[in-house]
Amino acid sequence: MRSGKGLRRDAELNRGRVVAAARAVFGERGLEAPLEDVARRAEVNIATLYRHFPKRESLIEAVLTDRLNELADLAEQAVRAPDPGAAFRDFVERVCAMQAADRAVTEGFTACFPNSPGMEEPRTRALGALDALIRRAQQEGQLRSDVTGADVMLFLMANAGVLRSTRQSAPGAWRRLVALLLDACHPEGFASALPPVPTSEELHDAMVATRPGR
Amino acid sequence: MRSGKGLRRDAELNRGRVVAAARAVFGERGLEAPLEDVARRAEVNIATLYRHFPKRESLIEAVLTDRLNELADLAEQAVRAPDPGAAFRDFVERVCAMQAADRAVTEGFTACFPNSPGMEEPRTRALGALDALIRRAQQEGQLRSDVTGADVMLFLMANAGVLRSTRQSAPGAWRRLVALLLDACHPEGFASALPPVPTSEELHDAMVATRPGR
DNA sequence: CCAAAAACGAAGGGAGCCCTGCGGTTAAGC
DNA sequence: GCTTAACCGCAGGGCTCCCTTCGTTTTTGG
Repeated sequence: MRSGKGLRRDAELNRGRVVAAARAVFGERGLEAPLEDVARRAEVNIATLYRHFPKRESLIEAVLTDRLNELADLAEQAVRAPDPGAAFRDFVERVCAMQAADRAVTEGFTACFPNSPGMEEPRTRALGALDALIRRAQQEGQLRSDVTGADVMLFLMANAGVLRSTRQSAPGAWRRLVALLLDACHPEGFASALPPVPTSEELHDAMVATRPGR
Repeated sequence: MRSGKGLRRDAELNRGRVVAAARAVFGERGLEAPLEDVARRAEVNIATLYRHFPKRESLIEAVLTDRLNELADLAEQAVRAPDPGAAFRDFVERVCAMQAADRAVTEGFTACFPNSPGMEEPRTRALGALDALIRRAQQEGQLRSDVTGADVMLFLMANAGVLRSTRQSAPGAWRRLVALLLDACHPEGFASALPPVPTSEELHDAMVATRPGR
């Protein structure tokens, strides 16, 4: 059952078909889409799907790890970029664009799957890089000083809410929200005293609570 | 079956119990909570519930019309307030607080129930007052000039997204989002060129799409 | 070539929620 | 008081999706 080796050629092939189908179905209809549809799309029997992924979560995990690694790579590139302020804004925009393009990402980036090392690793990598990026941008006076990584998580949750409503009918609406949020992060902008940011424990619990099936 | 008259005394009473129970249950667990729980909470048989509200939507409607009228009243008060800029910010904050206090409101304010005159009336009343409020605040230079009523709808959708994730674990997180959004609306703030706001048709479709049960 | 592994098709049990129907009981209202 | 509306309890059919099982057939890899 390992994803690496020890799998027969056709088994490995079918596993790939299932993951690809899940990527498509979850992307279009969300992480709660019926697994029968995934199996049908993969042209594979439902029993085969369950043989490879006994739990829905394991399939979600297989779909999302790639995306989360993309995200982490994006964050690490941003840290190394010459203009940290622009890199921060560009990063936020890109991640939100990933959410807009894929329902699985929308629901997955703000959700948390405990006991899943394959997802925790890129997640902490991304959060670490994000913190560094924010620190750099703030040191150079290009980012409002009271913004933290947790705020970016709030942005993703907010964007998820807008996308939930507007994805079909107003596919560009999220851009407007993100532009406003980034304006609020501008160091030269009007800045009121902000209410406290959630603690990392609170944020972790929030992400757990956002997991599909509540 | 009219809510006004022609109902026997005990029938009227039971109807009230059901609505009160639905307000509580939907408020705690969302608009998709099992109707059996509503009936149990009302200490009423499930059949009685269905006799009064043959469709789930009709019960939701009964619960939400009050809240929507509150919202519309709030908006109309804000229009008459002396300081339109402060009134605008206060209005947004209050509406978002209503969302934070009640899951039914969270889901209902960004959803749309077609063919429901009891809800369309306060909704259009609120939107009309909101537009007037925004115009006044902008005329007095207290609100960024490119903000529209549709942006406030986006705020509500965004807030709904944050609340979905953080309601239990970080109950104050929404305040931070709203503060940032309001900073972005400040006329003295940094203001980039914004992507286009969704049209009112798009927004209507978005709200229809947000209706429970997709 | 052949044993083992995997996939197949189909069926079925279970859970949760929807909504309806029926016979019997309570209580309102004239 | 008597008619009748409304309520009650409860059973049950339907839907969707979950996940499992079983006997059979295909494919692989040595």
